[in-house]
Amino acid sequence: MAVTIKDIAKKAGVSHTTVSRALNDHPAISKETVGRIKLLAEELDYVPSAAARGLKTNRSLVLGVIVHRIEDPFLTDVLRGIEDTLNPSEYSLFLAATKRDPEREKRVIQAMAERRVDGIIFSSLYIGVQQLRYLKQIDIPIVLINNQTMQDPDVYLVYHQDVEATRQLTQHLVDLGHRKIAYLGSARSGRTNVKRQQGYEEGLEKAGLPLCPEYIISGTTSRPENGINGMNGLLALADPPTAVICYNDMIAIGAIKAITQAGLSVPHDISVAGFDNIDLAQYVTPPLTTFHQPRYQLGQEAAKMILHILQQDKGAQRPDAVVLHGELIIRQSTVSPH
Amino acid sequence: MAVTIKDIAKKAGVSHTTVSRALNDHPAISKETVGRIKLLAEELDYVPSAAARGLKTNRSLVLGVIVHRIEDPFLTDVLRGIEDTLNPSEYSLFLAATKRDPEREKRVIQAMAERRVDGIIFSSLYIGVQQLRYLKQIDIPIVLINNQTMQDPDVYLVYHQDVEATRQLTQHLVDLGHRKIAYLGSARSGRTNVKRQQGYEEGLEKAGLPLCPEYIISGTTSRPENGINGMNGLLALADPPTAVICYNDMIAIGAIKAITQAGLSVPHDISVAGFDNIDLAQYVTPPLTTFHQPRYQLGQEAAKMILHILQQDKGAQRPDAVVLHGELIIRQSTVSPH
DNA sequence: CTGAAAGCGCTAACAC
DNA sequence: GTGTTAGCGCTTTCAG
Repeated sequence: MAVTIKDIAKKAGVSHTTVSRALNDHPAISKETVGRIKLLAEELDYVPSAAARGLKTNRSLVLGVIVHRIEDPFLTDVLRGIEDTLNPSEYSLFLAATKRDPEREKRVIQAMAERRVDGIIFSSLYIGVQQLRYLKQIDIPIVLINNQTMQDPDVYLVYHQDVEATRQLTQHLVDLGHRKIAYLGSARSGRTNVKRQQGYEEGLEKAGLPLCPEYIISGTTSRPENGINGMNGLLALADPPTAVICYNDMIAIGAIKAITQAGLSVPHDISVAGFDNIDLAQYVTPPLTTFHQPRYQLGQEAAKMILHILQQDKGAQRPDAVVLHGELIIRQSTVSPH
Repeated sequence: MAVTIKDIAKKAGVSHTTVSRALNDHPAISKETVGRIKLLAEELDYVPSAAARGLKTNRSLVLGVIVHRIEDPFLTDVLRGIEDTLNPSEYSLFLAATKRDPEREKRVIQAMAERRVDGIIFSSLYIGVQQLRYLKQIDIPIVLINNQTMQDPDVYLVYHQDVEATRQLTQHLVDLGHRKIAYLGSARSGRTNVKRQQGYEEGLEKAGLPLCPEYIISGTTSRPENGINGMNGLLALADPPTAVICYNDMIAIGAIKAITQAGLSVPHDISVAGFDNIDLAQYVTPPLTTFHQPRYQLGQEAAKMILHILQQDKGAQRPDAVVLHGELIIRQSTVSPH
């Protein structure tokens, strides 16, 4: 068994209450006693029990992070932002993935509830309505990352302004002289895909270009295979586009592959733009023009938000949404059409 | 306040003990009572307190996962393997990153200790000796992933057979007809780098090729920049190699970039091989020959191992190491020299 | 400045 | 089958 404050108390010849207070720097304990106790605790390798403390204080000092897929490259940086923000604080981080599996989602939320996490960060496009209701009734702050589905007063939002982003991407291609611009979407990405497509459409409209339904292809997933398939569809058109905006970089990479396999070249024959600016976007050939979503900051802001809420009094006024703006990254995959 | 077993007991007209037993399917409680209690618990939205249970049972049902950098692409899959294995079990997962920062490492381990995690999976090349000693004294199972540094009876190991892997890679290049094969390493990657280089050297030896010190370059990091720098060094040699084996795929991608920038082509002028088979290895141009490290399985095995240990009696005999073997993936970045 | 006592929510002897 | 009692390790009134 681990050493407890009682053990320390015995050795120090004081009550365990005093030990508790000393270790927590209670102002009413003499400097001398505090020093003595702390030294003793150190010597005995005392490690406080979070369980016991939590039971008493009703705070676990744990934050739950629920994601859809751990392998999502987007998530890596979000997670890093969260972890970096939490690490210096006294909070630890529970991680769990739902995989769009309701069974699993339920289990995960149940576990978080049992562990009495002090807050939850949700970075998953999909969240079951009943699960959210269940979560809400626990009465802990919930922050949703890049999920504007919920217009709920009890839920805090941190998200990136996607509409504006694809508008800028479209503008960029228009500025280069492109007139035939396609959009390669991802049907399973829900709201996010809708927003990006919306930005694309707004961009075309703003440039006075017609919206051509043939140029909008929505594959199912957001993986490279989808880019390959979608791009092949576009290449088969009587009048193929000269530029393509993809839902994300993975799809863009697939698109480039398809174009190359068709004996054409990027960007010479067709310009390709991605979205997300994943690590490798700069290393593919040609380096990818894309939109940098501030992933790290998204995680950071979400974590900061929760920490603020937890440190504030319940009633305090808080912004219930943080909107982040990314940055257009122009690389070699987009040039003027010839 | 959340509802407790006492609340349920009151409503049901039984003692709280009976409630506890009923919820845990204690054999001595009548079917009827169990059903009634469970129904009532459901209605009242009862959620057991892991803290209270843990305090009593001395098991937190939490596993700690400590990594070096969350953004390591290798880790993503390891983590997924761990999560997938843990998810169906009753265990939750604490995640923390150390970043090679002793201060942070200490804090992280401290947090894990306070939370009384039931076991720890360490996936970090580096681990401070004192921290490990500290960990060991807590007397919980510790599994190290891809870290053979510790020859310690109290520590369990799960790792990939890297030496054999680079030996195979070298063999592959030799089979293609290469005689001038270089190795682009990463000094900061410690033991792992040593193993991979060792396999390379053994491969050369086995093929009867001389070991040329000029062909072994160790950059500092394992990032693409390092590949660019290292490759530029090799290109500047009077007699540059015709093939390069890189410490990992990221470096290989950098190397390809450097070769391309020098006006040469991969694989026509120089063959390049990576290591790890990261997701994007197949999408870069040209698709990368590499060695697939079973990342997911590494995580899976580590988690399984810990779960087994925890379910076993303390004394039971357990294998203290699991060695996994990967697979050579031949793609277009390696061809015969011309 | 310090101690005694109570209790957080749960499980586990030990009774009956 | 079910209840009584104690206690896990800690914090927190309330006394002194």
